[in-house]
Amino acid sequence: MKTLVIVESPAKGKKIQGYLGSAYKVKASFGHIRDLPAKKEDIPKKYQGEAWARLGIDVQGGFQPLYIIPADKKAVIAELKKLAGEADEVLLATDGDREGEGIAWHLVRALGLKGNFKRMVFHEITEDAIRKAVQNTRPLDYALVGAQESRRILDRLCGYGVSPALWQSIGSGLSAGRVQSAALAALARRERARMDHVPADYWRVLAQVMPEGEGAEPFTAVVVSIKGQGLAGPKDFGADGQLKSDSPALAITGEQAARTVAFLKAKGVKVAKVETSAYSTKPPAPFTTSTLQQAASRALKMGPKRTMEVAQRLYEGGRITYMRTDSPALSEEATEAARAVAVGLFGAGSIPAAPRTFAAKGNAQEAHEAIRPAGKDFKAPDQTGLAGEELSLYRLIFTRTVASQMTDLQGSKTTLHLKSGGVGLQSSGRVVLDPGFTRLYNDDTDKKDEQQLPNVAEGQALPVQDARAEVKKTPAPGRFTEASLIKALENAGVGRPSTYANIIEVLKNRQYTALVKDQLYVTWLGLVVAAYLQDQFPALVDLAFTVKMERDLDRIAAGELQREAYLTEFWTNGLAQTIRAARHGPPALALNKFAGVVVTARQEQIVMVRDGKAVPLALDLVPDTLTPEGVERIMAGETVRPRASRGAAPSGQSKKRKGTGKPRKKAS
DNA sequence: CAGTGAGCGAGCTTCCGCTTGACTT
Repeated sequence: MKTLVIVESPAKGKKIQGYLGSAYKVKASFGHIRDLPAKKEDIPKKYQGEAWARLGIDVQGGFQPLYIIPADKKAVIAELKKLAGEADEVLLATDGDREGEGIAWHLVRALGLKGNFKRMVFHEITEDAIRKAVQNTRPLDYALVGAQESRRILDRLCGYGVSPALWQSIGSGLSAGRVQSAALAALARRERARMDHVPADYWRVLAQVMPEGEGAEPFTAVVVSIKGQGLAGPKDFGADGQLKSDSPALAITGEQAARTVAFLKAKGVKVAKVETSAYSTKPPAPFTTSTLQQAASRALKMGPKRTMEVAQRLYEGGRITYMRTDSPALSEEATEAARAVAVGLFGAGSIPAAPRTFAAKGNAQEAHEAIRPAGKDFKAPDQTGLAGEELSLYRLIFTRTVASQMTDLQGSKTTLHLKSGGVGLQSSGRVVLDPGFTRLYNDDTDKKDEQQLPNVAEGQALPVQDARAEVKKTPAPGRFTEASLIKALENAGVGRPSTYANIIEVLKNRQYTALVKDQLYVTWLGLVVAAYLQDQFPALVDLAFTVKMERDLDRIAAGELQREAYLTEFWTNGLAQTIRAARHGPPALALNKFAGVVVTARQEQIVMVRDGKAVPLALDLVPDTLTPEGVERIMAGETVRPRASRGAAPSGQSKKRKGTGKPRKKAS
């Protein structure tokens, strides 16, 4: 009789089957196989009358969860059950993280396994790692399973607990949750800051300085101080457009700037000091899911959702390793393969003597290695036969992986300090001496400081060929792109590799956010929801909420904290009471730039209110583009939309929101 | 008297995380 090995992904199963041979049968669970009921129709008849049925958790009965097998998993379970019955032993080879342990336990229960099972764990899919894992099985870790269940229960209590407060206060079908609400709050804070931003004018004075010598080229220097006082730049102004009261900087007028220009042209400059220092840049680590999404967004203009679809195809085609991972670590065979490619392309000097190793961040679960070309010999991109987006993404992964094992970039950075009477100027430049890994991979979009500076001596006087003053406006805080939001969430430990792309889709489906070009803006609805949650559930929208949850779950996994005690503290003594005490009614969003104007919700619509008159607002009107004239037109009943609106922006409001956007199931 | 339509009321919505196809837009 055979040994049945159960993994999560069928592509992974196929590979492992090849390593283990015919004495083993490797099958996939396709992820989680049991879950709390999502909708009323999923609740078994015998529980439908229970008061806790909607939550799917019997809170009074010790937070007992009600698990069902979702319809699309019934066939999988039936097959696994049959195979398990024929096998002598079952190896639960789901991922080596908290969710994987949970899936393993659910498999034990759903398949009715009785003692003839063991847990098999590996962190890379190489023949060596798999053979060792089969030899070194362990029992199921029930404390870790308890941590996974606690995570699942907490998320259900947050989501299904708080969402109804939104239905009653703002509109039906709206949603809140530990992850999506933290993400929405981060977006909304930025949007509010942009709406409140008052730009300030500041002057910059630039000089074209001519060095001595034949064929010398002028270089640019910028005025940084006058009479020892630094000139004010964007950082010195507050959101109100005024110079910050504690700023020591000098904000010059246009007149002063013009005088400085004339002064520099007449007097020239003197070299006060030359500073030169060596610098080096290390290659970035191999890709994790989050960094892949960021790089694909920058380099290929590919959104996170698309990136994951293409990566999935590369993975299924055996081109790359698993694409949902939080670890940048390379296996030994991958490290060797990367170094071999670098040597083949650029010679033995292109790699450091010792291989580089990369460690994951503290909160990572490291069930997989980094995203890299598959196998122990990396195929060059043009040898793969791939085309289009698949080729582009593969090339990105290939070059990043190989570059991670190459030498540092070495360069020299020079800063010239110039003086002209009381006027201080600076010019800086960088020179690359050895490009190192950047010969293969370069994602440094920072192009400033790249001018090459001439050799000048301290004390030398140089003529100013030309000088000019320019007035600039302090920029509003930048919006998030999809990739930068994911980066921010990952840094805060919110969300997982399998959900990053999905978080944004949820916020879009709820019409909380939408794209303008490649930037996420928050709709009026999103702002009202965020304001309500901030008022009534500040703990939920705090980015630190998940950090604390993770700490508590770790204690549960370590056996230091009991699941029921934790959930009682969190829910019974905490969130459940907050929900009961929450105000039911929408918040009134005051617009700082428009006195007397308030945005709020009435009868399932977002409205603008002034002097008691309420007018519906179009959701594709980008909040920070609102002008005083726009307010007048809206109040007069005109539909105000951005002129160039097209594509992804949600159009207007519909009284019935479509929920997830999926068609409702027809009654059979 | 049968068919239509306005108006009303009841019931439902919702989470996060792990996986792929099978479905429409």
